[in-house]
Amino acid sequence: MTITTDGSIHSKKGTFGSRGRGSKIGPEDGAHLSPRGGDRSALGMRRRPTQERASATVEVILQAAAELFCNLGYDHASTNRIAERAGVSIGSLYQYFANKEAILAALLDEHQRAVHEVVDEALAILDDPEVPLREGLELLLTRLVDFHAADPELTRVLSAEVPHLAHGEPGSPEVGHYTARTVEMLSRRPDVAVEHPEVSAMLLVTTVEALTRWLAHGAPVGMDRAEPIREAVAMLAGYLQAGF
Amino acid sequence: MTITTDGSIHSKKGTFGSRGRGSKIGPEDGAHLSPRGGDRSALGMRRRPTQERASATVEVILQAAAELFCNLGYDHASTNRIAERAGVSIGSLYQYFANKEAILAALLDEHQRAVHEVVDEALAILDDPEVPLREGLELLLTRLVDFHAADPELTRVLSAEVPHLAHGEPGSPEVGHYTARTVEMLSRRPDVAVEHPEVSAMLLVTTVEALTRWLAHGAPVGMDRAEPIREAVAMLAGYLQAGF
Amino acid sequence: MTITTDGSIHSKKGTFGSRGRGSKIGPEDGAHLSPRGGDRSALGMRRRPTQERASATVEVILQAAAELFCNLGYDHASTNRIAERAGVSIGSLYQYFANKEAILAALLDEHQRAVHEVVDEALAILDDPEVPLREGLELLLTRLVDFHAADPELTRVLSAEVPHLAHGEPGSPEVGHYTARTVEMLSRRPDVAVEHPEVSAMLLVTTVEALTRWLAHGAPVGMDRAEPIREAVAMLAGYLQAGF
Amino acid sequence: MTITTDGSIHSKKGTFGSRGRGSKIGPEDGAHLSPRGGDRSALGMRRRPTQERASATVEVILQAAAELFCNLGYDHASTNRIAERAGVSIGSLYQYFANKEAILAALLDEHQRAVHEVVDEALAILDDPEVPLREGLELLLTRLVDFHAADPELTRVLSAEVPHLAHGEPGSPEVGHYTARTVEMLSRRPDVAVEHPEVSAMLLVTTVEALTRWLAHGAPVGMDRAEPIREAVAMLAGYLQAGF
DNA sequence: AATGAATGAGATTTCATTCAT
DNA sequence: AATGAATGAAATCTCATTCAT
Repeated sequence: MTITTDGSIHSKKGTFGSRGRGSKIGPEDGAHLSPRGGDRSALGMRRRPTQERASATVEVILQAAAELFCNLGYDHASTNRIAERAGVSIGSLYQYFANKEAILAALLDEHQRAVHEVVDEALAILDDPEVPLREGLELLLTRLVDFHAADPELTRVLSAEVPHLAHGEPGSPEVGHYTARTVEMLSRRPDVAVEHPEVSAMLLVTTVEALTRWLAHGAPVGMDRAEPIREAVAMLAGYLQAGF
Repeated sequence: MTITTDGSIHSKKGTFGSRGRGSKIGPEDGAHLSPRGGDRSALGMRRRPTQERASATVEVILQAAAELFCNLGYDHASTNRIAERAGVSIGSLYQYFANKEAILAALLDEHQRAVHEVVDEALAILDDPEVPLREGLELLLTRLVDFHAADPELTRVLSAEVPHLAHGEPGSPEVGHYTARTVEMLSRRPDVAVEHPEVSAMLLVTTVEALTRWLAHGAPVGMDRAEPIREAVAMLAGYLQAGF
Repeated sequence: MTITTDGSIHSKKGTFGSRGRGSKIGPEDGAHLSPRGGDRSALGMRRRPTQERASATVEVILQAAAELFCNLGYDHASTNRIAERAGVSIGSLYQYFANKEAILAALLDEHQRAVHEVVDEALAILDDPEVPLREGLELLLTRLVDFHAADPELTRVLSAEVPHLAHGEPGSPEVGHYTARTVEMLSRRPDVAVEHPEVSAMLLVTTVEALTRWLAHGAPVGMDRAEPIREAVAMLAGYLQAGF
Repeated sequence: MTITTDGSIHSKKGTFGSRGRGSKIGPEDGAHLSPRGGDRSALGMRRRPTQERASATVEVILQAAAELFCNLGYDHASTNRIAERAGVSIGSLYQYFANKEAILAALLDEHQRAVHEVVDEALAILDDPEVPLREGLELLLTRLVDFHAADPELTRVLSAEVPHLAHGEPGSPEVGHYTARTVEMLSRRPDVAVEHPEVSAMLLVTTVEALTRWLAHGAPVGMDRAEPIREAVAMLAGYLQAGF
């Protein structure tokens, strides 16, 4: 495993890219290893698409929904419009999704899976004490920012527009997982000295999340992201290693 | 001016408290120096209430709207329900607010004014180099958390439910103001050494905001907030004073 | 009594002019001989304005209503807006007019009175066999067109926007009166030979009304009205005198 | 092509009759050559009805709207009532018409098409110098009156209730077309001598329109229409042929 | 006489969802 | 599997009118 500062990393997983909102879906998209292969049934999906054709329909609906959620917001994107833009009938849409929220849930699920992957990968790297803390943190931040920046609008919609499906919200299972994993990571590193690992982990998770959001969506256009990432890393690493 | 660690501070301004969502309006509410005295005219408000009765109507509508926005979310809180809960006719509601968004805007405006006040006060304290940085930061965090915690649901709604009225969003004038003010504050303190004041200020603002949100809304119930605040202060102060 | 071809005529009645839509109401307006002095009580007016002040209020309301009816149409001119533009409270408006329609009725009444005057005057002239038929008809048309052209929008609103208060409509008492009067006039003129005076009178009234409307409102802008009036007169006079 | 004085004429077009306001839609209605086949898309119609069912819905909505516009006037005929009377849901109504005005526009369009047809046909006949002028004019008036009389209320509503969709108004494209066509017709007839064809044409169009309205709607009930039509023809023909 | 806050029925329009074809 | 016409509850907002002050 080789780390490079620009955030690229060689692993067997392949690279996760944006879904290219607005572009046509390539034929290979989602063909293999797609995070979309999961158990959608639990989310309100009605019929597991088994045939090729149906799968394409689901794909095309999600694509259309993502675009409209971004452009109009969740509430103003009507199911009829989604179906229309997807080029399928409203009847077909409701054959695959029990209701409008199920569409959002599917998108959210996919998104979270992807974030999960990015974070877990970075945490795995940070688990290794031989990887310098700063390097690992920088990698984490860089990759997260890159991920979010690839489709900033969707990210924003998913994380802000629909808080009642709480997800990245503090207190959510997501964050619980991340915090636990971070506690574990911290405990593995001899170069980290914190008094209250739980608290520090939460602090870390929260801060990283906020910085990511800011860097991906809010930072002044044209601003170089390397600088603030370096500063953030300095702050976080300084804190975690303060005991030394 | 005396500072105490629990966040109380003696000033001439009086203390800003939550609007007591769900509780009756206290008699002293709005009696003097109400933050609601501002120029509402620009927000989509229709008629400036001249009679006392009208003022009370506006008040009661905002009260009801706040509650419903919290309980049902902005979109599901219909203007009819707001009027009903406020105990006024829908016609009265529309005599004072041009549309539903105007109600939200009024609440938001009021909220931002209050946050502004809290932050500016804390920054004023931090301007004073004789106030230890940690103490000032702790004060800032404590007061912000307290403020948000006083009405956590409303805060959440106002900051998350309606992103299209962007406000606390990075890049908003709000954040711009806070960042500029923070840069100024940092420059006044000889005990602070940062290479890129602009970047550090943004980092500070973003982090403080995220921590506040987390501590106010997300932190595990029953968790003591003092601990994480101390840790956060340690992180921030350590970063700002790293040069020493 | 002297007739001049340009339509002016010397009588004791004074000249009726437009109400000067858009201009301030002069103090002498409506002071004496105003057609507005009539029995408004029958029209839905609530209180006969006896005091100076009240009269001015009625005047100002009618003025505002006329403007708004013209600009927005009857339906879109709300009573509140009328009151606002009139500079009186909505309460005052309802003290003088029982409802919105009463305002329209008052305007209509005034308008009809004025038209009546113009027509009756012209018919009186036509009664005189020594006045050449063509001259009399030309006078009638010219004066009617001038009258309508003085406030074309109001005329249009009053005659078209609210047909349910039928007025100039065929079959209305107005038209009945005009027809009867025309029959009488025709019978007095030895130079007129028609087989069915009733029918011819109706034909005359209808045609004159239509031509007036067309010349006042519809004729191409900048078009000289003298030409079509001459042609119309030729048509009408030719018809009435066909027997000779 | 044979003309008969009662206004009937044998052509391939078939006879256009009223839509039988108030009566059920006959089975042959819309079956062939319906004037409703036109390009409705431009009028504010939302969805072009593709299925047969949809076409019937549109038809039934227009039917209901026509009745209500007649009975209550445009403004008092609410879309809900229209839908109700049509026996369809309000949702269906809005699937085919973007708003209430679009319904009116569709009716108006249909009406104008029909009038157009009647007028153009009569003008075509008048183009033929061998057809006596009086006969042609009588045909024109008779057919127009019959057409309007078949559905007098709708005619009135369409032409008077909604002047802002100006149509028969002088200056409208309609009238422009008719005038131009009349000028052409006059020029083709050697038995017509007018000095200013444009002016005379306008006079003719205006007068015919007014007479039609009067005869169709205003004439005393039970009055024989033949008499006034003859008189009108005498007036018009006398005017146009005055030179001879 | 005048005010203007309050009223609430009712208008237009949207949109998630169903179901017959 | 797919279609799309139909549904109707519900939302936003207007405005003629009343009545306490």
